[in-house]
Amino acid sequence: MAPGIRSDKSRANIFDVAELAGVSIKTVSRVVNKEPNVQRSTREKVESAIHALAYRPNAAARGLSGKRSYVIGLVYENPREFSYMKDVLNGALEACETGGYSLLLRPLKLPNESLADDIRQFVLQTRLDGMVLTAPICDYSTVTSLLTEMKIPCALISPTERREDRLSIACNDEEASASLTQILISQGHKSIGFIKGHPDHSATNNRFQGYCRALEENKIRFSEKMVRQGYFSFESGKDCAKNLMELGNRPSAIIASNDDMAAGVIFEAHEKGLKIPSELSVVGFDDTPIATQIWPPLTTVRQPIVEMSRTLTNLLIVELQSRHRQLSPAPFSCEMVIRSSSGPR
Amino acid sequence: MAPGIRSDKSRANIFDVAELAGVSIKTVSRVVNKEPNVQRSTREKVESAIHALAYRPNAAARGLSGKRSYVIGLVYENPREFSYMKDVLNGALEACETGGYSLLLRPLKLPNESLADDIRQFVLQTRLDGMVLTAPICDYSTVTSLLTEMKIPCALISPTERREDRLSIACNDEEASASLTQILISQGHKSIGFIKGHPDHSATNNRFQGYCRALEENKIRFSEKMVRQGYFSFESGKDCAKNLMELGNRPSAIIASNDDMAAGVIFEAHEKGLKIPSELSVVGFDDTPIATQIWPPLTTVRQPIVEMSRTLTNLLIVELQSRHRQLSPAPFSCEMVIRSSSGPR
DNA sequence: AAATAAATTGACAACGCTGTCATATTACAG
DNA sequence: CTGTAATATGACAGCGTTGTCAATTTATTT
Repeated sequence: MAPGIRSDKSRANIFDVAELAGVSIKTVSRVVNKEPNVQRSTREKVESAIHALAYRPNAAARGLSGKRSYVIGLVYENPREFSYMKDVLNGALEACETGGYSLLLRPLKLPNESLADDIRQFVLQTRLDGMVLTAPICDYSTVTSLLTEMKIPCALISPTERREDRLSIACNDEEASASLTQILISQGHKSIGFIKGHPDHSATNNRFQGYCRALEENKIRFSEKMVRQGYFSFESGKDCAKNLMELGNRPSAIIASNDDMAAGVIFEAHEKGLKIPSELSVVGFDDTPIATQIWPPLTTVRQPIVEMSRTLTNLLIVELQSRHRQLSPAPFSCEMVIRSSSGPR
Repeated sequence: MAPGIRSDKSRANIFDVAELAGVSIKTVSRVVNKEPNVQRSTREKVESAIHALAYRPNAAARGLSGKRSYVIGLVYENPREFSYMKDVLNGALEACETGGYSLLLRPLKLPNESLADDIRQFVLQTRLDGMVLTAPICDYSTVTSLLTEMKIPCALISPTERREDRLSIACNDEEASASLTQILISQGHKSIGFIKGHPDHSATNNRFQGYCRALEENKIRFSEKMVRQGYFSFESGKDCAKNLMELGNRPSAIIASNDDMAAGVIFEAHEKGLKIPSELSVVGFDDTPIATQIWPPLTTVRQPIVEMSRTLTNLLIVELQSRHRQLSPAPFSCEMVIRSSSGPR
């Protein structure tokens, strides 16, 4: 009657497998954990017993017995627009699935003065084996040094600086930004506005640097007036656009540091009755769903986020299992996605 | 050197607490689990010891020893547009956080012929205590009956039919849809197109029924020609809109069963050069971020999804802990959000 | 062929908690 | 007061794994 009472023997355990295979439970454990020093014939016997009984190790028992919990944490600042996080999440989930780990989520609100405590709680509560941190939290040294101190290996997605002693992943933001700027310049734009992202994110500076470099390479004078500080939100993009439009010499193109802000720029252009792209070119970053759902569809830059997240989480799992530090992969390449929000001047 | 080796005594266990409080570990266990039959004075001693040592029970040990794992699963069809799921996720996470449970995610691809097996694996693998199912998976009887058979209490978000013997939550979709339709009718629209959602979702039929009812109440003849089958995706909205526009007697307003499709309609209207709302009114459902990020901003209906999800998950947790069936709450009310994509004919 | 090293396997004790059952204490009725 | 029921607490045995260490078998060297 009462819910939640599991029927007794719904599932095979290690004893059943050992019995069927005619070996000790320890040997089964060795096979399950891919430990060395098991004879091929034994391994095969055990594997077929595992298969026959559809045996899956009990996570609680493993966690209790060994030092590992087979749980990884994913910490992020809970965003209004989830499309970036969705990709991060999917990549991490895929890697966990493959590697036999569970993923626990921890959305946070920032700013947050009890951040380190929250994270300590999170780690202790579930005995996390490792942690994936997204920007900008991966740059908070209170957090990273806490994790180092607690000996929790962590993996950082797009940190500001790459360090040998921590797993991290990034993409060539600066180069992508320079390419994007170059495209606009090649189309005849000379007066190009730039809307920065949230100052705590590494991508913000990288993308800005790429813009500056492209201007320089094309001998276009950089003007502070063409730059606005946004915060990655639609609203901030709209506000910055409004502000840029009011310039006497208004830009013929605007680069927003992400798609949400670019959508804000386009929204503002619609309000002002400006035609896109003939009167104003707009480009963004990230190729989130919104890029194809607004009109006109957005020229932007696609980062392989799912793949980056999967790769990074995978490396973290390898590091956890091998207990040997892994090397961080080289920056991933971005891809230009040219759509109709940008065009010749 | 090697990562992942936790320093030995980083954390107090139940013995430490028992020792400090001068009681047996069993008594500590009773206090932690809020069991009855502990003297007030004893309880207080134990509680202060718990506090002093910052003791948190070890989830693995609990799971191994007791029948509960303190883990809830959340199963969903992995959507392209995550904003709805983000709210579901946040609500469920909040409830889990409060109730001391962990939430494990299981995104699925549909259609999927190994669905039941996947879910069985998911349950067995982690010894789930309970499960939250979102539409349309919550309507698949292969899944729900499997869970019943496995004695895993489940909680359904927006199922087609409400059943006494399962926790579920819904909102008054039909009524909201009727109100929305009424608003358009009151503004003079007589020829109103309707784009249905994915046929497997309960919301699809409810919203359609509301539309029909409002027409009827206003003595407007229902025409099959004004109805198109969409699938909740931006693309499908665009396609249906294109199709509706080609009618000789094209509608002056279009109701899309969600915001993504409404965005598709607006996109298509832009392509065709139709002015919104003067030449075409467009309304959606859900009030997702896209509603305010396209131009013009979308008239839509807001469901309190975070709250619904939190409430439902909370009830599931109460049910798991008390082992007594809980009553499902009454349908939640939706809220009309009037923006500028709709207006008088 | 003996000696030594390496590979393979198993016995058994944790891991930290909860369930069961026994015991001690207190409350209450007769 | 005594007997009985209710309340409060503890002792102890698992739960299903992995870690440790010892035992056995096999390969390699001398």
